[in-house]
Amino acid sequence: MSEPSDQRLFFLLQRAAHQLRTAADRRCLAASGVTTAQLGALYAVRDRPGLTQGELARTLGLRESAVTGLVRRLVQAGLLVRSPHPREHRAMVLELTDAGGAALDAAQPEVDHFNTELRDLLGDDGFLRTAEALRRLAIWES
Amino acid sequence: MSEPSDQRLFFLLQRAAHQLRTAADRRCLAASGVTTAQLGALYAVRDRPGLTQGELARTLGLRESAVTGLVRRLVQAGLLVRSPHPREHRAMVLELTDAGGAALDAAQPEVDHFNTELRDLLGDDGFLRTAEALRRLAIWES
DNA sequence: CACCCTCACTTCAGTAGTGAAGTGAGGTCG
DNA sequence: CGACCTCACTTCACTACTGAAGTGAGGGTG
Repeated sequence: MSEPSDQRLFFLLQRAAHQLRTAADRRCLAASGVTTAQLGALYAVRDRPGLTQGELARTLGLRESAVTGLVRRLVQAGLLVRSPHPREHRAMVLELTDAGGAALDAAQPEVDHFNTELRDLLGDDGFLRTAEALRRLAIWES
Repeated sequence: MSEPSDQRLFFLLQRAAHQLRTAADRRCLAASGVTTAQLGALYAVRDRPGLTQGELARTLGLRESAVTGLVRRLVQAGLLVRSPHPREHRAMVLELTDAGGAALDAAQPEVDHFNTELRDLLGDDGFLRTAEALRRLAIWES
C-alpha cells in the first residue's frame, strides 16, 4: 500500500540525525573541544544562568540521570561550575565559567557555517518547513 | 540576524530524533523485544539476506565496530545467524532466523501505527516534504 | 519531638554509537 | 617460498543515552 520510503520516515529521521550529529561532532570537537550534546547544555546555561540540573534536563529533553553525567564531564573540563542552590537543599545551580563562554564563542562560527550548509542543501523554504515539522515532532509526546 | 530557532535547526533535529527514538523504542521493546536500532538491522537483513557485516554497516550508515556489537546482541538473542562467507575468508554472512522474522512481524503493527501518527501530526504533504528533506540530509556527507 | 515522606540528584546495568589500534588468514610479489 | 600487504572484522576507551533503584537533608504531620 504505502511505499517503503513512507513506511520508514522514522528510520530516515534517525539516519539524518545520526549523520548530522557525527559530522557536527567532528567539526565541533576540532573547533572548541566539546561535543554537540555538551554544546547544547552550554547554550542552555548561557540562556538561563543559574538553572538547576532538573531544569536543564527538561530544557534538553533528557532524563536527570543523563544530565548528571553530562554536567560531570563539563565541570571536569572546567566549562561549568556547580554550586548548591541557596533555597532548595537538594538542587545544584549551574553557571558558565569563562572557559565555558570561550568554548561557546569558539564553536559559534562552526555552528553558523553548519546551518548555512543545511540551508543551502534544503533551500530557504525547505529549511523553514523542515524546522517547523521538527518542532512539532520534538514537542510531541507519547 | 537570523532567529535563534533558525540557528538551531541542528538541535531541533537532534531533539526530534531523540524523542521519536525513545518513544519508538519503548513501544517496540514492548511489542517485539527489540530496539529500533536492532529492528533496522533486521529489516536490512530481510531485504538482502546473506549480506556481510561491512555491507550492513554501509546500509545502516554506521561504522563496522558498531555493527559488531549490534550483531553480537542479535545473535545472542537468537534473531540472526552468522556464518563464514564461502569465498571471502574474513567476511561473515548474516541471515534471519525464524525468531528474527517473527520479531519483525511482531513489530510491524507498531511501526505502521507509529508512521500513521507521524502522518497525522505533520499532514500528508508535510510528511512527504519532511521525508524528502531528511533523505537529502541522510545522504549528505561531510 | 520523632517519624516519615518528598524529591533533586546519583548510581548501576544495559544499549548505541565513535575513532583508533589490533588481528590474522590469504593473495601477491621479488 | 618467504616476506609483505590487504582488509573484514574485533577490541578498547570513550561519550551519550535509558530506566530502575538508591540516597539523604528538610519539611510536614501526629
